Amino acid sequence: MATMKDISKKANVSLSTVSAVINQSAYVSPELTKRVMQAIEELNYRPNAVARSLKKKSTNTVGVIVTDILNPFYPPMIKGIEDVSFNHNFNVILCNTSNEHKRIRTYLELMLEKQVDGILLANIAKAEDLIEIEKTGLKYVLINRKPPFYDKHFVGVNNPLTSELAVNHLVTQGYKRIAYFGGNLEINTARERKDGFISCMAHHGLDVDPMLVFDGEYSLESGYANVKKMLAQVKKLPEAICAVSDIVAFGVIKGLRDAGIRVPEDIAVMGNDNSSFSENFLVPLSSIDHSTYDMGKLSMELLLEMIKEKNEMRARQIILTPSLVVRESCGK
Amino acid sequence: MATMKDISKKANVSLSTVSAVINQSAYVSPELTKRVMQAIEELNYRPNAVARSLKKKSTNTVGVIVTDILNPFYPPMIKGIEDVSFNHNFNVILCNTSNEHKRIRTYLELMLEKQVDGILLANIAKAEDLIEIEKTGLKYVLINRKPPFYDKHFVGVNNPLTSELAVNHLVTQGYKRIAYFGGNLEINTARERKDGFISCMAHHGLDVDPMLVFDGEYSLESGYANVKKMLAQVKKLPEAICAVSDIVAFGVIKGLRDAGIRVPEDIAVMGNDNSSFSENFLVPLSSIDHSTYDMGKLSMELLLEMIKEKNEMRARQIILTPSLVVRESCGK
DNA sequence: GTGAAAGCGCTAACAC
DNA sequence: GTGTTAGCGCTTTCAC
Repeated sequence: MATMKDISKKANVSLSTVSAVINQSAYVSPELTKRVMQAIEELNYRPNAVARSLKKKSTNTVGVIVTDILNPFYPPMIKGIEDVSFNHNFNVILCNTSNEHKRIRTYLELMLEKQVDGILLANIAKAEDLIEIEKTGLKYVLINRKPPFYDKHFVGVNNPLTSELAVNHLVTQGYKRIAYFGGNLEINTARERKDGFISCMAHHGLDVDPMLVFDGEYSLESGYANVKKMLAQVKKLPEAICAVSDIVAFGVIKGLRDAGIRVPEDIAVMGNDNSSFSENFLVPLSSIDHSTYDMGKLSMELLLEMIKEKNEMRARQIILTPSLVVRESCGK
Repeated sequence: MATMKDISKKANVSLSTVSAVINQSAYVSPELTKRVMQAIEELNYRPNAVARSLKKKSTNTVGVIVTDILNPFYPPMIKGIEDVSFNHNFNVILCNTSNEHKRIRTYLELMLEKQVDGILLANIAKAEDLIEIEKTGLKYVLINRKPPFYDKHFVGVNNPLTSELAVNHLVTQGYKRIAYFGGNLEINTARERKDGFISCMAHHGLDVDPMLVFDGEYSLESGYANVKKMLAQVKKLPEAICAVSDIVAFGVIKGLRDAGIRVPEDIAVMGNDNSSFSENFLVPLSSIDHSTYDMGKLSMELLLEMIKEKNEMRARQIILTPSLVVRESCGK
């Protein structure tokens, strides 16, 4: 691989002249510029980003930490991140913890050693994780979930509003007796969506039967298991089920089907987060879109801004507005 | 950030001693080792991978180029790649071309500048792309698709066999009049699968009606459009449709449904590649699994081997054996 | 405007 | 065994 030194020799100019034409950081006479360009061409020179990074103390690289790339929630987000990275000549180091929580620490170490300019972290909700992140001293922005009392850089969706949109749709469709299948209340999104559900029901003057609200996990299995539970406990089925996320709705629908209950004819099911699977799910799922691509895009743009700004930036929280996507799972 | 120099001062030893204990590259007395370790601890020292890379001319980083991370084909592959990277202290730079073919050139440049130790490229089938890749001089392995006459490092699936498994299943189910909905014949996988289909049909002594074989693209739209075409042209419908890929099968099923034709009651539909969407598709799709995770895993392992080996390695082509996954779309 | 030289943080000879 | 030193390829003062 040719180096700048080779170029300077070949073009018969000094190193700094070569640097100046490559980085356009100073005026160089057309004559010399031409000679340098030619040498670069002839020797097929490429700048060595590693050497440059060492000198400049910046790598034009960011780390992206996600919990499970198999989760359809992530690809659009990653695409958003990658698209803006590409446009700014940044690269993305992908860190997939595969749901092995300990991996996160190792990744943070690696990112530190690799001198990334910043990191993006999706779905970090534990206070202890935040502490680790803060310890690195790296610039970072959290995406989607956040730990309690977190008030720094963040991009997420208006969670209470997602539930509101869901309930409104259900109510518009004429359903009154509505069940709620929630997530793990240690996670802010699950809390906020549940609260949103309850207060929106109240707003419509609708009762929420405590026998019809379930907490759980963000998983198909959780939705499935809670359906079984409901079927066993409740004599009078609800008219509709509002799920905390699409994947939970998937479990709900599968559980219902296995029990011979039709969706939407017997019970309507509403998702939340509009995953890419939903359009063509067993029964096409009505859901709430979270603009996950934009979440990725905006978080990367924010991080880029923070990187450019050498001083600490005033914390910014970007909350996206969700929107309703009507398909078939709620009837009509 | 503390540097080795800081450590050497604090511990009152020389730089090389510090280096020796960090890299365990030479014997250091317990006494000094302890002092160094302590200094590292106290100063919260982390090695600077950029500086190390500059010196060692290796970055422990690989680039992964894919065409569209939204395509459900990729996440398992990427996960496989990432898992073995993680276990070998390598990082993955994710390059998503978003189907903008020109991006690939830019990414190759970037990978070169960033001095990655190697690259993994999925679904490269054009000879011109291969030329660009070769020009970089980087170590690389191709995944899944390959250009004509390519005989270097490669990991893929036994494509003719995927069709064979599909046809065998269909025949076992009692279907005789079988249509084929293929892909773009410029791509080796589409060619090989089509050939596999035809020869397996022959092997069963079954006619393939030329009116019932369609070429197309690897897309839902293509499957959908070809169904319309078939419906318009053919008086007697086939008993089963064998699709070149799951996504094409999706289009086929949607087209059939829109025409009021039931799957599998009226026509059976067979997929190929077992994407993560298939299990819960409108009608759960029988398909052929390609072990995409293993494709990622093995390609990264191969690349790692190539990186370790300084000499050119004898080219290796790893061809995975597909397997049948029976769900509901082919009846019974 | 151009060039010489110092140094980013690390590794690896090579002395001692 | 331990320390000194010369770079890796680049950027960036600072003279001229």
